[in-house]
Amino acid sequence: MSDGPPTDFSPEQRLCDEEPVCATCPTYQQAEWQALGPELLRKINSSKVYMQLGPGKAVFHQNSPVNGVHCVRQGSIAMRRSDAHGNSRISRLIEAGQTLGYRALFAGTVYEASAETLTPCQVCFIPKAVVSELLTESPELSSRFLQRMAGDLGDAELSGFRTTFLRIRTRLAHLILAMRGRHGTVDDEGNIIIEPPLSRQDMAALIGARAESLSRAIRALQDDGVAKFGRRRIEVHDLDNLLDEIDDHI
Amino acid sequence: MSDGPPTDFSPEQRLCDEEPVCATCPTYQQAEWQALGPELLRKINSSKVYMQLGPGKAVFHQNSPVNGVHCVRQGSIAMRRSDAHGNSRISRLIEAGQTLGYRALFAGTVYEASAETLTPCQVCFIPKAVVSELLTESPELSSRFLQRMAGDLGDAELSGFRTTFLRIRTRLAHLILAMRGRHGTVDDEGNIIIEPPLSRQDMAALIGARAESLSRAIRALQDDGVAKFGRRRIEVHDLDNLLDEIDDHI
DNA sequence: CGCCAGGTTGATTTCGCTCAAGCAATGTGG
DNA sequence: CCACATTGCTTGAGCGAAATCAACCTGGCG
Repeated sequence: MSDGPPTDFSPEQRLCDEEPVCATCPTYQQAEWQALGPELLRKINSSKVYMQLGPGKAVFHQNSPVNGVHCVRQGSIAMRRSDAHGNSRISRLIEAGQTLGYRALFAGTVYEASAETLTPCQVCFIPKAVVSELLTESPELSSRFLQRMAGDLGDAELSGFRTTFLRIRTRLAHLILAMRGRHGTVDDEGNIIIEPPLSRQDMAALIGARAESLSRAIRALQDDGVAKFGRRRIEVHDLDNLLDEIDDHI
Repeated sequence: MSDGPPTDFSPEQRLCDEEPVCATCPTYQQAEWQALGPELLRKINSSKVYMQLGPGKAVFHQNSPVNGVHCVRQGSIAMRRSDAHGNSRISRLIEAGQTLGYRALFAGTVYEASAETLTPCQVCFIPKAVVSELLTESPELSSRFLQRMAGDLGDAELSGFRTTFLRIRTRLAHLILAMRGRHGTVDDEGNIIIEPPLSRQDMAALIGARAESLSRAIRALQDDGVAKFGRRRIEVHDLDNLLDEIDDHI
């Protein structure tokens, strides 16, 4: 599962070489697990397995059995579903503070997608038995996961709707807007700067398009002055132009 | 919400003119609610609102606020998401024994899709407050809903994957196979007979296609001897032919 | 330096949408 | 019971968006 020791961490990311403690996790505020009081949190803390992964590594593989969930302390992760023909689609991005793998755990199936790190990541594994135990002991935790999955389900259905009715150019505009939240900043001149953790290939897989088609959509948006695209950088000078792309397209 | 008194029930469907009792509900075995013991079930029973709806009626509307969930005692229901351009997509079918509306309830949003009856339906409404109360009292019920939503989320993502990579003809083959479960029988000669509760329009909306495109796909399958299509009837003589359509297309 | 993966661009084809017409089934009022 | 409207389904012609196939860049990296 972990493909050897992690190698490519920058100095600042190397801060946490030792086993971290859940209670001091920088993402504790956002995670589902904040529902737990200090004593239940200690159960996680003592049973978790901490790992650091370089970019492009698998956290788990599609079709393999589920032994627990993973909690992201740092980095970005993509959930990718593939078929026998080499088609692959990224169903969602997972960011620091989020938990992954719970869908398969709750459904009692194998993983239906693989999770792969896009950036260097710090991840904790929490064994299935501990999760089950905590769920029975804390109705609040169940409630959080119900809420979380309800959100995911909404996202998934919305995404399906969009791939059916919107063209690639518009879906790309939606993606840029969505990435603004986690990966966007504003520079001195008021431009929106987004630094996606994704390659072109992966961006394409995320909106359900071929890389060539995405390339053309990017060019089209650029020619129309909606955004400027660098290797892993998107600049939006006027948000209104981007919103016009989306128009009334939900 | 309920558009007047129900009118078009056949004699057998009319069996339950009076308020039914949860404990004797024919679908009690399948529902999430079977997690509840008799005493908690009584809470639902005393607070529920029973309704009969003719076909084509709305159980709830997209964008309207959520006051509880609905439990289907009889009939088939479609969850439809629409946008301002008149595009609409059916995200899933709900059958007797299933609960609907919980996604919006758990997410704390308005309904993101409307629910409309495809056949005459018997539905019970369960108020939000009762659901919340039961969830905190019964970890088992939470667990069932976690399981249920995990399944739905898997379905939604699979469906998204298929609309991206499979052509309409193949998606239709998948739909036929899926409808076999609830709506299929086998006749004396061993043919599979499926009686979908859907119009052509709705079948199209379910696989994410225009009615015209579906019509052509149907003709293609028929010309190739995969299935015979009547108004609301599908005959499959040799299941292998249908499976060949799907081939290794997940 | 040459190699290689990732990205772009161009030419072509395919699939499904749009628009428009025709047709079949059902319902309605005279 | 029939003329007629209505609605849903099918078919055809044309078009547009995106996939496919192929060539060519580009930037790291050994």
